[in-house]
Amino acid sequence: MPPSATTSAKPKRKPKLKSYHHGDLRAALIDSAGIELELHGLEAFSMRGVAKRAGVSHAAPAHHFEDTNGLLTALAAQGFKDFVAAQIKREKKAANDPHSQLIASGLAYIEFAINKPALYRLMFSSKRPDHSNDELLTPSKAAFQKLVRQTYELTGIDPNEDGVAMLDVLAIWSMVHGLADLLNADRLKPLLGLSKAKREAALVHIIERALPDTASL
Amino acid sequence: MPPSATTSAKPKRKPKLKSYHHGDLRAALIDSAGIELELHGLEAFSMRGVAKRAGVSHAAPAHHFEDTNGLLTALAAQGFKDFVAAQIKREKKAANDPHSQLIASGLAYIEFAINKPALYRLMFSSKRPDHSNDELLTPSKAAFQKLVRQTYELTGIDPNEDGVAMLDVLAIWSMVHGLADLLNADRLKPLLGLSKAKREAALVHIIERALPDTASL
DNA sequence: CATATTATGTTGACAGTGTCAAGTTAAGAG
DNA sequence: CTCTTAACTTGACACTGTCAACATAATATG
Repeated sequence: MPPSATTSAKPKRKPKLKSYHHGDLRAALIDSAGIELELHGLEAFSMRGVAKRAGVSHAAPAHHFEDTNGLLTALAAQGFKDFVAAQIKREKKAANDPHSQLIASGLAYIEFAINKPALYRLMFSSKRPDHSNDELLTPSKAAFQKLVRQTYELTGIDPNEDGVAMLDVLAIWSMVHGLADLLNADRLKPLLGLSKAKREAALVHIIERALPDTASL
Repeated sequence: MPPSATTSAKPKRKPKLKSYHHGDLRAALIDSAGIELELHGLEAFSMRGVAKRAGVSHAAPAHHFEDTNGLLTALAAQGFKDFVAAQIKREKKAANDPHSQLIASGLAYIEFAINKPALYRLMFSSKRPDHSNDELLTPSKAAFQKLVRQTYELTGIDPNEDGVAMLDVLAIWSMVHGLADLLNADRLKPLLGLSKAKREAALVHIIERALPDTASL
């Protein structure tokens, strides 16, 4: 099953055969919004376009989302769940030591920024989603706490308890995020020219600079 | 003189006293656009709002900019000039060794992202400006080459000639940009709580992780 | 200086947007 | 089976960017 399957557990939406009520329009709108977003970009995103794609009238979404930004909030929330899922998927392919797991997590972060550029921008660089909304805040905090946990496993110090250890977290996050963001914005020409394998090899070297010194362990 | 003085050298624009022709509307529009941008944010930016602020009709700007994104392109270009100016200003207050100069440059980068949040986002995270336009490309490339030069001075190897040395540049840029971007997005709560002095002390430690090993020098 | 040209401004129109109000349909409660 | 209400449609409004048509004044030209 693809990660973005917003489909609810109850199979209520087979009857696509023209009925006044949709069945699960909310999920269908989020799906359509994801397609519209990657297709036309964040700047050209429109609620009416999403409604048209979902095959409903322009005002139908109002019954499921407060406004356009409300839909984008839900979409970003789903994005963070997919984001963490992609990280976990990539970690499984890596060696099982904390260092390798952290690197895998970082590479997945960067891969996400490249593969889903518009969604990434919505999640990390847009003010349109309501980042204080619980529906979004929960999965985004979960993504951050995942990094905290992985750093903890690497250093043996809990960053949530130790301010200096938290600086390790911020350093790793900033480095990975910086790489992801600049690649997303097409600004790292020297790296984008390389093959994926060579690019990731270079990325690993750079990310490792941000990792705390574990020689003493 | 404040950095953002878009005023042309020739003092053509004193006659604000209601004349059909403005004198230097192009510069006035860029100034107004900068104010509108920081006031209402990038998402709510509107050409008509800028025109109203400049005291002209809604269609007047069309004679000076191809479209709204054209105005944003010019604004971003001016932003990059101010950006480099802010870096230079901060470097002058720092010690004159390559390491200190690079740190000062990085802290100015981060300060800019915090002090001019909307302009920063326009320059680094928006697709509305035409980043391939020469008017914008020239100052943005200049900002990058400044970093290249400063890294060169630190390591003694020209990154434009040596691929490995270029990785140093990318690492430093990514780390500083990551910090700036996350602070801009209000995502580094542990750092934003601190006083400016304490915050910058922590930032220096983090940035230094990205710097190449110069112990061998 | 007088006139023609052109740059720079205005107004009005159009399609597209988000959002609201009012009406329609059908699902589910009683 | 009827009634309430959630889900959807249509139509309207204010706002946006952009275009076309027109007005004005700065400047080039005879």
